[in-house]
Amino acid sequence: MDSDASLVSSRPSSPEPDDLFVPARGKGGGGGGGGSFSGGTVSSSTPSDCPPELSAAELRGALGAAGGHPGDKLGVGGFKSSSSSSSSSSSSSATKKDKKQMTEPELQQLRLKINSRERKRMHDLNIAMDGLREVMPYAHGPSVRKLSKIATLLLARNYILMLTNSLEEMKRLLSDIYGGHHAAFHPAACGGLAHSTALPAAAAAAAAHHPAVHHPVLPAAAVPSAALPGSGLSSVRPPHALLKSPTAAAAGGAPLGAGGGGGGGGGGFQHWGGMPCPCSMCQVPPPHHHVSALGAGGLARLTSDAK
DNA sequence: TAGGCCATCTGGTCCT
DNA sequence: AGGACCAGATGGCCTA
Repeated sequence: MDSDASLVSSRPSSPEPDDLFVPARGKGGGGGGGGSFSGGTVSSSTPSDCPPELSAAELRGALGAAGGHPGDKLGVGGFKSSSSSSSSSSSSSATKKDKKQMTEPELQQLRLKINSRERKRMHDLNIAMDGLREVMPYAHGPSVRKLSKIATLLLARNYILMLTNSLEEMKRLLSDIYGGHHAAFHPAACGGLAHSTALPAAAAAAAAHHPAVHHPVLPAAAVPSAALPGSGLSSVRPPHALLKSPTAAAAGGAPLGAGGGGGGGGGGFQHWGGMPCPCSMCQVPPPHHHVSALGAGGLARLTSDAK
C-alpha cells in the first residue's frame, strides 16, 4: 500500500555472484537468502555471461521434463548432514567412493562448485522468467509489483490461449468474408500480413471493430493500436488478482484467465472498452482447455491474494 | 503473526 | 564422470 519502492520487486532475482558464497560449514541451516554469507566468493562457475536465451538443454528440460522422477528420496533423511563427512551410503557407487576418499576441503570445494552451478541454473531460470514477464501484457509498470512465478506462468498460458483464439476467430472471419469461392485466400498460411493491401473494406471494418491484440493477425494499417505485447495491449487484461496492484485491482475488468473460472460473473471477457463484444471468442470462454487444477485452483488461490 | 514468495543448499536420478 | 534436472527443506523478506 504505502511502500512504493517495495512494490517493485523488493528482491533481486538473485544476488550478485560476488555475494554468493557459502560458508558451507558454519551455517546451521540452509542458505537463507543471503543471510550469513561471509567470504570466499565462488565465482568458479559463472562461466558464460548468462545468455538470455534458453539453452537447448534447458529447453529440453523444460519441455521434456518428466524424465527425472526420483520418486523416492526416502524422506530426505540425510538433509543437511552433508557438510560432515557425508557418506551416508546408498547412492552412485563410484562417486560415493570418490567422495569418501576426498578430504574435507575437497568435499567442501565440490559442494561449493555444485552449489554454484545450481545457483547459476536457477539464475538462468529467473532470467527466462523475467523475459516472460516482459512480454506479458500488464505484467510490468511502476505501480505494479512483479508477477510471481506461478502467476507469470498462468498468465502466459492464458495469454497464449487467448492469442490462439484470436487467430482462430480471425481465420473464421476471413473465411466468412470471402466465402468458399476464394479458397486460395489463406492468410494464416501466407502470413496474412502479405495480403494487407488486398483486404477489402469489410475486413478493414472488422479490424476496426477489433483493435489491438484481439486480432493480432491484422495489418497494422487496419489496426491502429496494434500491439505487440509490450506496447499497448490495452485490450488484454491480465488477471488483476495476479498483479497484486491496488490500481490494477481497482481497475476491474475481466481477468485474462478466461479458461478457468477466471471470467467469473460476466460471461465473456470484454476487450472493447467495457462494451460486450459480439464476436464468438468473446462470447465463449476459451474452449477445450479446462484450465486444469492448477489453472482454476491456482487462480482462485491467487485471487485471494489480490490487494 | 501467519502466509506467500523466494533463494539457497542438498542429495538423488538421469543424461551425455 | 560430470553436468543437468528435480524436489525437499530451511530461512529470510514482505504484506495483510
